[in-house]
Amino acid sequence: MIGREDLGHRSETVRRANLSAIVRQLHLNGALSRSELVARTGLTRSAIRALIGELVDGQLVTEGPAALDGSPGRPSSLVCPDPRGAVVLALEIAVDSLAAAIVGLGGEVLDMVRVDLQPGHSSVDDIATALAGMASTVQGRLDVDDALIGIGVAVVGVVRRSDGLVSMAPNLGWRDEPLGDRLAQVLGAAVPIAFANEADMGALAEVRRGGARGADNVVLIWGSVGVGGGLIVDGRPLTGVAGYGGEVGHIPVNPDGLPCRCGSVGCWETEIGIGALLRRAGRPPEGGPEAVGAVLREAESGSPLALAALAETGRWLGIGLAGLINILNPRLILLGGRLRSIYPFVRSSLEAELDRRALRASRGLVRVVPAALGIDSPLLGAAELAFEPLLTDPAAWLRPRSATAELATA
Amino acid sequence: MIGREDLGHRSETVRRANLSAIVRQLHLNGALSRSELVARTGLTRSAIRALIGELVDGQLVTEGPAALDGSPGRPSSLVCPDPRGAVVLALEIAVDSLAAAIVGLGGEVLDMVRVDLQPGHSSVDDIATALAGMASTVQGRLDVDDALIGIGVAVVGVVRRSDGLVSMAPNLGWRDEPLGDRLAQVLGAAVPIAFANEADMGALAEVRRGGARGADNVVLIWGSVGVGGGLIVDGRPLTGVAGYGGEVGHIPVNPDGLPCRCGSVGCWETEIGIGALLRRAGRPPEGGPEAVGAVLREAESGSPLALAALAETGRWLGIGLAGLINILNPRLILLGGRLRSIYPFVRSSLEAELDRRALRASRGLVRVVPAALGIDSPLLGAAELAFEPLLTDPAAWLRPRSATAELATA
DNA sequence: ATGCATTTGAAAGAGAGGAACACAAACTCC
DNA sequence: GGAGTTTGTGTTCCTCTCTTTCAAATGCAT
Repeated sequence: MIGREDLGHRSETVRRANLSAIVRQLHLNGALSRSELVARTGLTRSAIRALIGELVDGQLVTEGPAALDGSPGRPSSLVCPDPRGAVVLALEIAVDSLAAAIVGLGGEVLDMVRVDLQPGHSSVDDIATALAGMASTVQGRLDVDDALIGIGVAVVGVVRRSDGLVSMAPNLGWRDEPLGDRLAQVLGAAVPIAFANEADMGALAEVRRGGARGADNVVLIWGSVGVGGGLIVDGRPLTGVAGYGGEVGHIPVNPDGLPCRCGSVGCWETEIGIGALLRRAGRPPEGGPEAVGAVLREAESGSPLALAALAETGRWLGIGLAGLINILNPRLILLGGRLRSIYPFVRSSLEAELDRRALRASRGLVRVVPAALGIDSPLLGAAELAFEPLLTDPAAWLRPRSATAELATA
Repeated sequence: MIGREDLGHRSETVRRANLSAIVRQLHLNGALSRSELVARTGLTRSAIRALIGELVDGQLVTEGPAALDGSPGRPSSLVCPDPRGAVVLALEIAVDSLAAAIVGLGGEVLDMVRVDLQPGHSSVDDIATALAGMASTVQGRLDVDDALIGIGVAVVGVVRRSDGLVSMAPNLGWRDEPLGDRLAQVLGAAVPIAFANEADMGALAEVRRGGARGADNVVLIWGSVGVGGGLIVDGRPLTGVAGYGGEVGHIPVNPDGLPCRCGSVGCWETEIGIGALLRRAGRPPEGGPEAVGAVLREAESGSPLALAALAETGRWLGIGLAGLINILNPRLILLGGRLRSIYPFVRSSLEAELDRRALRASRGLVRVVPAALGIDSPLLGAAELAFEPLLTDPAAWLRPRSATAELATA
């Protein structure tokens, strides 16, 4: 608490911040001209020039010929993030699948595999081993090992960010499982591994590359069997003290409701999860995605039972969202995962409940929309998580292309 | 969204950041020795020396003789924030009172007045006029006008940060009232006026000067007639897009519950507000603080009805807090306002409900305690809010003490 | 082809903190 | 009470990084 050394700034802090701003802009927006970078950073051309030169030498960006856009004046040369200059390995443990991807700087997915996960509970060791196999598959196909700068893992469960301890993952049957340790063992990686919750990473992906680009206060509700949430507050993911934040599936909305897998009663998840929808539609709650698809088809063809079940789910969605709106005053609420597909059917009852329950002031500022990215968004978010240290301090990852640079500056 | 000019850093950014770090440390911790500042900032003695010199010349700090603490070595001279070097005017519109204070740099309350507000609804104009009168009273007693750097206003209602529009304040009977405009008119101030919700400011005060010092993730629940919340996320107040965030009094916890003043049904406030407690204790809900005191005395003397009413309130407190814990994964939850006094009586039922409903991982990291500061904490928070620009960029408020400084450096 | 707008490139200048030194002040030990 | 030790002060010089300035380059419009 006392005596932290991160307060003082010095000249190199400036350099680091400026490199960071440039790399971040390129990573998030793709190729930009030098003059565009000048405009966005407020730095002078000279400064940009020197910094770009350093990044080019460090193999993080490439500088191409000008993009002629028809405007007068000497064309400004185009600066591109180099997708192979720095890559991350993204892993995902979802409800019913595992995924691995190599993502390059700028966000390009260079390679990806996804395999189904058999329903039922798998051990941590099995899953770690499977992921390691998938990781070597994608890594082997690309030969980008020397550019690997980090690993990001999205987990469908309550996971500690510092070390990847999975406190609870009902879908996997895990409780206090040291996923982080196991994964570090089997991956044998020389780069840091970052862990986060699936919905948190979905939200990060939506903010960085999806439907919430540029929005600073965003809530993503990720619905599958369970319900997770990813919260973006003032542009940063809300993690809480240990990374357990955003577990909106377990806010109490119906104190006299049904028991939840978490041990509580009447959690939001028990009212808006897949199981609740199927139950209301007169089906066994264990039905899974196919059964949900069937309910949606019934609703399309006008089945009153299916429509009522969806409306009731929408109502409960609205009840919980009203609470989140009042707490967080967000600009945007995204419905992801399975909630994306039911959105058209729940929209009206959901909005009605918001009108009734959310404070007018906050209600008027928020929009509820389906998520823009698909099923891979947590994986993309995990990649973003792994990129974060590079974006914060690119200087640490500059790889000298040759000795000429040093000679020139000497 | 595009082309913001705040990304690039330059040498003056460094200076500003370092001045900011020093002033912030002094404001939050009180007097510190130079060597302590060196340790906390990581800057060199030379840099600290120059920066302190600038601050002394600018009349924000004073440098006093060393504090001899018995340690070996030459004693380091003591740097003190100058309470009259920069002051703010803090105003508060509470449920049943108005307050005004002059607070100096370092947090010293130089003067303060509080007057009762008659129950019932007052017009914005009346309240603005009353506040202006109180403001000139405290300002007149001190003669610190030239040191005034800002005004902070805490309002018991949903208020927009940008301009002080009060969207809703049931306690005052306000709806869409332009408090900001009125106050700016009657105060005729040449300094910026910042607005925020009462509970938000209570939380800020607790984090800066109260029981949550140094904690990064804090929830304050401020209970009176209504219930407000102040959320601190990663050390920063959660405001949301317009400052409406933190309205935890209106999260739906009992969808079939009682109608709330906000227009919804079953808000948390309807279960943990003063009214609910009195109702459960068999009294008229409008009783006010005196009636609550009576219930507490009954409980102390063992009245089963009073004890049951308090336990039930505690249960609902726990239900709502469980949701907040799962969403925010906080380190600390503070019960402020009237909730402070009932804490001993609700503690056990509250904790039991948390054990049952909060996710184990987050539950294990959080403590629920009564707030450390008393009724004035929103006022102190408003002062902190007004100080924020100074703490972020002290250079803009340096007032040259004399011409010697310029001559010396020329 | 000529003029204009805009960017590039390089050198000189300015702002800010770091490193190293001599000196000063207080504590501890004898 | 004096020497030695420890720690902090004030000063000078150095380094780093961005800005300023000016000439040259490039493409569009007329």
